[in-house]
Amino acid sequence: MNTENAKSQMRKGMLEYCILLLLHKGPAYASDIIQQLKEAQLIVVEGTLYPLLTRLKNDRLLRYEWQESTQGPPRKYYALTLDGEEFLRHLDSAWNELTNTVNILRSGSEAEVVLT
Amino acid sequence: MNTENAKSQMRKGMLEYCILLLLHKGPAYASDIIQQLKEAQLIVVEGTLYPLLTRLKNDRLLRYEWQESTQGPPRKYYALTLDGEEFLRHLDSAWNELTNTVNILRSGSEAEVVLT
DNA sequence: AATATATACTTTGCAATACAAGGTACTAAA
DNA sequence: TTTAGTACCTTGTATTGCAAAGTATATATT
Repeated sequence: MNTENAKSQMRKGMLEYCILLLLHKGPAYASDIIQQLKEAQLIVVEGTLYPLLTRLKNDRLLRYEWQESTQGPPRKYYALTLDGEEFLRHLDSAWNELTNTVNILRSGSEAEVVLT
Repeated sequence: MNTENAKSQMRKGMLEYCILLLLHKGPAYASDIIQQLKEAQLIVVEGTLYPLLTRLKNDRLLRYEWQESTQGPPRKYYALTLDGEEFLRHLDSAWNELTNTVNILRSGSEAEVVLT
């Protein structure tokens, strides 16, 4: 067991949340997203991102629009739908619960509810 | 896509960390662990826990000792090995990075490094 | 002794998903 | 026409959470 694998496992499921968080701030296309996640210290590759975006689109949490690029082929700009915004709020709750759980286990005693 | 599935995915990978955190405080056997995680608001079932404990043991992060019970069959008490303690510190870092990433994406701008 | 109940540990099969690796398509410059 | 750059997509694999069913041990009841 190596640390990289463990970190990768830890990111599972978080990715979806992070992408919705990111798109909550505004539309973006795949390379945008990868770049912005990298700046937030989350490394994602194309093979991970594209299927995930497609899945979220099929679930009606995201939609996209083609937009011309001044340089290169057109881009798919993804944005949250209303369902996506609502779903994001659920994930916010789930994240809060998870951090709360870890805090309980770390401290060994009391719960600290993090509100943001 | 339902919220339960998303939450389940989010917990993936975190489980390992939570179990190591829990065992860091002292040995426990499976039903113990399930109970303590439930108190920390993390629902885990046997079919998830047993294979995970076995894997962690095979990776030399955990060891166990049989102990008699006053009521029922003997129990496998699991505890962290030295490797397990070291690995836990790596997961602490990974967790800190992840919360940092989410905080960056949530706030939209600045990083807040959480030290515990 | 035989049966029932509670407790604890284990295994099998399935579904979800991160990732590596390779592929397709479009644009513009050499 | 070729090359380089950008963007999007697909296939195959490994990992792992979970439901469900199974095995084993100890104690109480009949």
